[in-house]
Amino acid sequence: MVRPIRGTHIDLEKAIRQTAWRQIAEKGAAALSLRAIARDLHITAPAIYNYFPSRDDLVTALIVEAFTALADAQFAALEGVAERDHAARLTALGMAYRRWAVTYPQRYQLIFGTPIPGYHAPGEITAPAAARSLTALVGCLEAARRDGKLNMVPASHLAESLTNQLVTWQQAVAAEHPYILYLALIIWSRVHGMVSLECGNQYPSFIETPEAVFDAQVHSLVAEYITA
Amino acid sequence: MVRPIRGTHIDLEKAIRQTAWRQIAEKGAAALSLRAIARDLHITAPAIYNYFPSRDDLVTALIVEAFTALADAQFAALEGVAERDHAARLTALGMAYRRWAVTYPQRYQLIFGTPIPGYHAPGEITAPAAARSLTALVGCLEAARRDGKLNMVPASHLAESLTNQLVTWQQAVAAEHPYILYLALIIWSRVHGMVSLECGNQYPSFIETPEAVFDAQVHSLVAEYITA
DNA sequence: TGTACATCAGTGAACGCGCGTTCACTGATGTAC
DNA sequence: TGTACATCAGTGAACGCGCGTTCACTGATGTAC
Repeated sequence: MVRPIRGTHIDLEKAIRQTAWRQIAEKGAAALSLRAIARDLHITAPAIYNYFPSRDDLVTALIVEAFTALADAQFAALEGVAERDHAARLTALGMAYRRWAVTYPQRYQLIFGTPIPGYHAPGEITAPAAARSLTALVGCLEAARRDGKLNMVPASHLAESLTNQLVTWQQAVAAEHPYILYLALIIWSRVHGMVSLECGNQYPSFIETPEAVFDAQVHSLVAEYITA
Repeated sequence: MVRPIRGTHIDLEKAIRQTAWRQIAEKGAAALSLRAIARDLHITAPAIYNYFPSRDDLVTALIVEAFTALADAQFAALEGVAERDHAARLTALGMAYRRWAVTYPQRYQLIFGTPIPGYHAPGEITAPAAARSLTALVGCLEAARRDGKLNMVPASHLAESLTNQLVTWQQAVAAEHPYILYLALIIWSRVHGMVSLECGNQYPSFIETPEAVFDAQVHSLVAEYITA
């Protein structure tokens, strides 16, 4: 259908990814199919092999793209927020996280939901992208701690084995403080819990505005960990 | 292969479900296939239609079964725990929830993860089963409140719109107190956040024992909401 | 400027596969006489 | 007790479908003379 034009290469590669996202949004990530993408683009399926060696490589590219977009949204959320207002920054991160997820629920489920059958992500490619999506949060917590505004978790709550793990890892990466990583994980987990329930339409029916629940919880979370 | 024997009906229906669970455990819920089940059972695929009118009906039965098993695990966790020891009861519920999920991660993802492509759950069948999986938690919170041991969330944290929703729903179902339902949702959300990250292998690599993180968070959660 | 040529993105046919579902059937079973 | 019969769980062939992937090809493009 579309006659080849020199220099189109890049554009069609982009079009393939865009169409893949549209189909993921409509049918879910597990239903992603090269032939369906080709159909939408009015090209034949083998043409896609000029851009992605296999279906799995396309999926990997999409996963990296999604992680990158989420990370970008996190960093963008901090723009314009006062550097020292750690409560506002943490709140902004939480809101931006949910905003991104509910805007692109299928992208969120692609990276954090049930894996696609038969697909195994190459960790060496996806892991760095995944890690970057949490660096904004870690940076925010580190800044708060430097300002003495971070409430540290009482060590009594933590099992000794966990504390040991954290200390070991802190030494390995020369992190500022072991609890920063632990806190980031805890906060991410709480945010993820609400967001994944909302994206999966798992909220009980009596909650009409999941956003209100989320906002309330983020406020309570920020109040718990950031000193006013 | 298997010659029909009168009275086998019930057994094969059970065998189909069991085989389905085994395959879900091995390949994931999205890869569930009637033909693969038949192959495993050494029967032909159309034989399954004597027990389930279609693939979707089988999936629905599995979802209900999973919710029921989770609910049963919740109630079983309370057995032997002192009725008035609300902190211990809440802790037991949290531990049992995670235990069930990590024991049957694919079942957990079937009911709380990304929906199967092309499958739409009939809410009138799955919703009651889903609701029952949370009733143990609600009962536990109500008992604590009756004993005056439940820390109520300061209303200042809650947006007015959310409070209105809760009050409306409380009147509709004659719940003891609107915040009970809200608290149950919040607690569930926090537990689900950690459990779904663990089941999806999403924990960062520096956490070697997700159980330790979970236990610490459950303790902190119980301490937050239950008065000693 | 005109022509011959190499490039290479996209084509179309074909491969083998697994899927859900339908249909007429078969043959062991339990039952009624 | 023996025989004819109705039941119905499971069979096997077939349907139409979509999938990922391969392969030899084509034909517009840009380039070199």
